[in-house]
Amino acid sequence: MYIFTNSFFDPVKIAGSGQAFRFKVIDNEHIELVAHGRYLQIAVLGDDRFALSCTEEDFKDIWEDYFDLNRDYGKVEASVDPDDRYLSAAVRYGHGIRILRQDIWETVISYIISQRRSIPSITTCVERLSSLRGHKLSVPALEPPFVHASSDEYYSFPAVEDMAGITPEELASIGAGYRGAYILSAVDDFRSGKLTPELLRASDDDRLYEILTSMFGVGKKVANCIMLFALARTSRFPIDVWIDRILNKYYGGAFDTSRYPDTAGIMQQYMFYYERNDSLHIT
DNA sequence: GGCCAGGCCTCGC
DNA sequence: GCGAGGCATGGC
Repeated sequence: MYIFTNSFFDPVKIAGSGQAFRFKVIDNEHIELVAHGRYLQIAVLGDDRFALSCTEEDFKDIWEDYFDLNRDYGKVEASVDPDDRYLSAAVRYGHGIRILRQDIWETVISYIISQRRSIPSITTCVERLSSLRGHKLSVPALEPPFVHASSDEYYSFPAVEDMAGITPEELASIGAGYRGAYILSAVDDFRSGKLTPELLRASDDDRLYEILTSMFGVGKKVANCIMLFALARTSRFPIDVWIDRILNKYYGGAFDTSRYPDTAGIMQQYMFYYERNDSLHIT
């Protein structure tokens, strides 16, 4: 177990923010997830303290970076234009959301799957792919402050090599639909070495965007999501149907990202979360 | 059962 | 360069 304190960390909100598809809220104090080939449970202890079901070594090696814990979100919140009423409300509502630094390959495939589907449906498809081609994970013995894992079987997201030889029939069986061909093409891109996580990581924003959008089945929205949610390119501002609605409702059709040259993507995530979880339910 | 979902590709202009 | 049509399937 590893315990840390942070007043800008809300794992329930992160789980509900739609940027990752393998989080599960067990109850308001316990959140579990699978990432980087591991099962992790988070226990909310109160007073901004959190326990993770991992060693201090894994925290330093994996989770500290994954949860973007070295970024100052207080500074991000303080930079919001006070005259921007909508964004100000969104940031208050979404306080505690952070932009994850997810695995590149997993994010590429997950966001290819995500296009033109609802988040619950994406989750189902990603889970099926993981059970089909991932590896069974060991779940650590969990004692208080943790609770029982909600399932008895967890599978890692399949690595590039795990996807070798995957067939259209398998992709149909997980419900990938017409995105199956896109996944096959992505597997080929990465298996052949044409694309590698290292190449993507080393590319500047413009080059990276160009590489990603040249992939079959990856357009501007998915490319921006990959850049934001896997590569911490926080200037990127993905526009999906939800953000598009927000821009039309509150910003006359377009959001001026130039005010947030380094953090527009974080603002985007606050807006997305606010609109999906609050505004529509009230109106 | 109908409708919409964290879009993208292809085609026609 | 740009708009329209088509697309597999799941969840509500």
